Order: sequence, then C-alpha cells, then structure tokens
Amino acid sequence: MAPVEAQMRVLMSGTEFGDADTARTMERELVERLEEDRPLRIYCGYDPTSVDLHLGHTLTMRKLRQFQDFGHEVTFLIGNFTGLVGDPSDKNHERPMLTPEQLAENATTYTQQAFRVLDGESTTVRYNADWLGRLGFADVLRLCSKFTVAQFLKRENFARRYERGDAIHLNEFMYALMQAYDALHLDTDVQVGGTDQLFNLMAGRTLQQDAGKRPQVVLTLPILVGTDGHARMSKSTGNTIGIDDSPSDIYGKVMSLPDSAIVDYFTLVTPLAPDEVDAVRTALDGGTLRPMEAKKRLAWEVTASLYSAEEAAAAQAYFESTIQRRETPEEMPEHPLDGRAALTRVLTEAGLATSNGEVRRLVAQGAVALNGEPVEDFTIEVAPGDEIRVGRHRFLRLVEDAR
RNA sequence: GCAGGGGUGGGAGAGUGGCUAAUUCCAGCGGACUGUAAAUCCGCCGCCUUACGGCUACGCAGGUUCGAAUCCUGCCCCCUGCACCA
Repeated sequence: MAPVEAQMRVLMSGTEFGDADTARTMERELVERLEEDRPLRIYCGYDPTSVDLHLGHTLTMRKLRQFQDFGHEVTFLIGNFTGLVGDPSDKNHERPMLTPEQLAENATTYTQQAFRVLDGESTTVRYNADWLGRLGFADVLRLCSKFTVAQFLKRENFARRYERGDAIHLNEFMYALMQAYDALHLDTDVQVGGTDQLFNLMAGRTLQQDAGKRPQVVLTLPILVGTDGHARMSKSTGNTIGIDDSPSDIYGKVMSLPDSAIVDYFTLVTPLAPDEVDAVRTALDGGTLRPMEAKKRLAWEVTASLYSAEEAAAAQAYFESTIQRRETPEEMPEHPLDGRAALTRVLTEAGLATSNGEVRRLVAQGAVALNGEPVEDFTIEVAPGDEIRVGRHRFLRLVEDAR
C-alpha cells in the first residue's frame, strides 16, 4: 500500500469538520488505521428518494473513490429503509413514502450514476432495509436508551427550531439512530458523509463504543455551492450541475461558476491530486494563471471525469466556438417542419419559448436571429433550412419534415 | 375535539372594496459590459391578439355590491399549542 503520509494527504483533502478537535481526532485515528497496512473498509450511505444526482452528491463518492484508488474496500449503502419509512414531518421536502418497487428502481439508477465516479468493480452495494427492517421494537428501545434528548437538542438544527416553537417530530431523532445502527452493523473502519451529517456519523461512534468496538473514523465533506457560487447546490434552488447533463451542459455550467468557487471545485469534484490543486491555487494567486484558463481546465476535468477525455474536448471546442467566439455551431438541435410556419409557433413548439407572448418579447429585445440576421418582426414565417438563434446560445435548425 | 394562526403569481411576501395583471424582493429571461461568468447597469417577466382589445387569476363554492384578492356564508386544506388516546 502507498505510504501513509501520501494517503493521508489525499484522504484528508477537502474534509471539513465542525471543530478543530474533531478534525485532529479523526486525523489521528485514520493514521492509526492506515498504519495497520491493510485494506480499510469504507462506506457512505445514500438516500435513494431523489434520482437525479448532481455534482453535490459526488463529493462523498469522490472521497470513496480516493480510498478505492489506494486499494481500500468501499461499501455503497443504499438507505432504502429510510425511504420506505418516508418522512411525514417533511412533507413538502420530497420525502414521500416510496413503494419498494420505486425504491428498487431509484436504487438502480442511483448506482448507475454513482458508478460514473466510483469504481464499480470494487464496490459493494448494500441495502439497510436488510437489517433495519428486522429490528424489533425492543431493539429500537435499546438503541434509544443510548442517547439523551439533550444531545439531540444541542444540535443547532433542532435547537433553533425548538426555540422558535416549530415542530420536531420524534422520527427525526430516529434517523440519526438508524444511521448510527447502520454503522454498527456494517462495522467498517471509516464512514464518509456531508458536514450536515456529522451528528449522525458521530452517533455511530457512540453505538460502536457502547458495543465495545473501536469507533469508526468519520470524514465529513463540506456542502458544495451551486452554479450561483453562493447557495448550496440543490434542485430546489435550480443551481445544479447534473451528473446526467450533457457534456456541453456540464462544461458550460462549470464555466459559469464565479471565480471564487474554482479551487473548491478542483478539490471536491475533480480527481486531481492535492498537489495539482495546490499548483493551480498558487498560479492563480500569483497571477500566472488567468482565472478563465483555470476554469476551462476545471470544466474539462469535471466533464472528463463524468464522461471521457474525448467528450470533454468536444465540449470545450463547442464552448470556445459558440460561447466565446459567438460562432454558429456545426451541430444544433433540429426541428422538423412541414413547409413554412410562423416563427412564434416554431419557437414555442421547439421549447425555446413558453408562449407566443414570450416570442414577442424576445424579438422586441433583439434576442432572436434568423440566419444570422436579427429578427425585427415577430410575425415572420420561417422555413426548413433556416437557422434560428435565441439569446446567447440556443440554436435551432429547421429541417424538412421527413414524413 | 378546543384555541390561535394561515392559504396571493416559480419562491418569499405586500395589499383589507375601485387608482391591482396585482407594491417589493429572489429566481428566471433578454440586452450592455466582460474573461464565459460574477459584479454592475438597462429592459422584460399571466394567456390570446399585427393592433384595438379580450380572457383567466389571489384555497374551493356561493352571496352582497355598479365594482371584491379585499365584505358575508358554507366547505376544503395547512401550521402551532392544548385536550383525547381502552
């Protein structure tokens, strides 16, 4: 196995803990385990309620992958039991009760997407319903007895809501218990999670210690900001970069990040080694690397890591041509047309505008071009062979309807 | 069940009889500027209509009124607390 120091440098990169003490403890304990010079067992749990993974979800996967690359064993845990129970206290937050079929389906797409980052060959997939579903009430009570209400209320999340008089449901406490029990059951060396999961991960340590086992090492990763550069990346904010987005979309969206996010993105969502990231940071600080060049490299890396070097290169070429030089791309979405038709109809049908009124607006604002010429009258007709540009980078080529 | 608080455009949140297609903010879109962005500035931002204009909209259904998101009646739903829980 690689030298412990080399591993530590990579494995600790990007991690973020609530406080310095925790960080030191985890660092020390991880070193201890690595020094045993054996494949460690790592896991991270995923909630299969949502299907569309975005870059924010990949941070932990990236971390798991780093472990894999050093020859450690990764367990990809699907929290299907949690999804089965749902979260009645959180009705409007996409935590519905899912049927076993839905869950199974989600789990499948989930792992498929995850394996874009993970090495599927050496990943063990497990489902927590396999053990959580077998616990009896007495077992649950026993688990409950290991924690106190005060411990839970100390959590900022709960404390604030309790102060405000908001509802805190008992099952919200149970989620931490379930996660903690997962850790106890899996008996792995390290658990990875987001910083928002720190409490739950630490609860796992509590149970393990209580059971006379060595508590797991806990590694937490920060929350990734979205394309706006500020808010947490999430679907509801609409600032996501989806794993299943096209290479060009991914590339373009990464390019739209503000400069402030560059280094964090390099660290958290690319396979670059810490030394390489440091080199980028230094070059940026020293002014020898222009932010845009750094970002193009970033966009390339992110795209390539989810697709391939070829597709990343193509996405980059498209970006340089279409966005930077404002050229008309070779390839553009095509829209079949049977003879001439009103511009309004074509644009709404093609989804480039949601209503005729919007077409009018776009034209009035000079956002629509037909074959390179700005359109001034929204009542014009278009015909197969025409190329339409809407805004900066939306194109449409009209083709003869091949019926 | 009791008490209180709510349901307004993608979100937040004003508005308590006409001046409101509905203040404002966020998001979104377009333009300018750029390094693609971000920041900033300008414009747009319900639907139909070349236009005039029309239509639909403030939980649902009725009603009062010349006129209602705004008043009345009934209903539905949500939130919080209390009560109940063989």
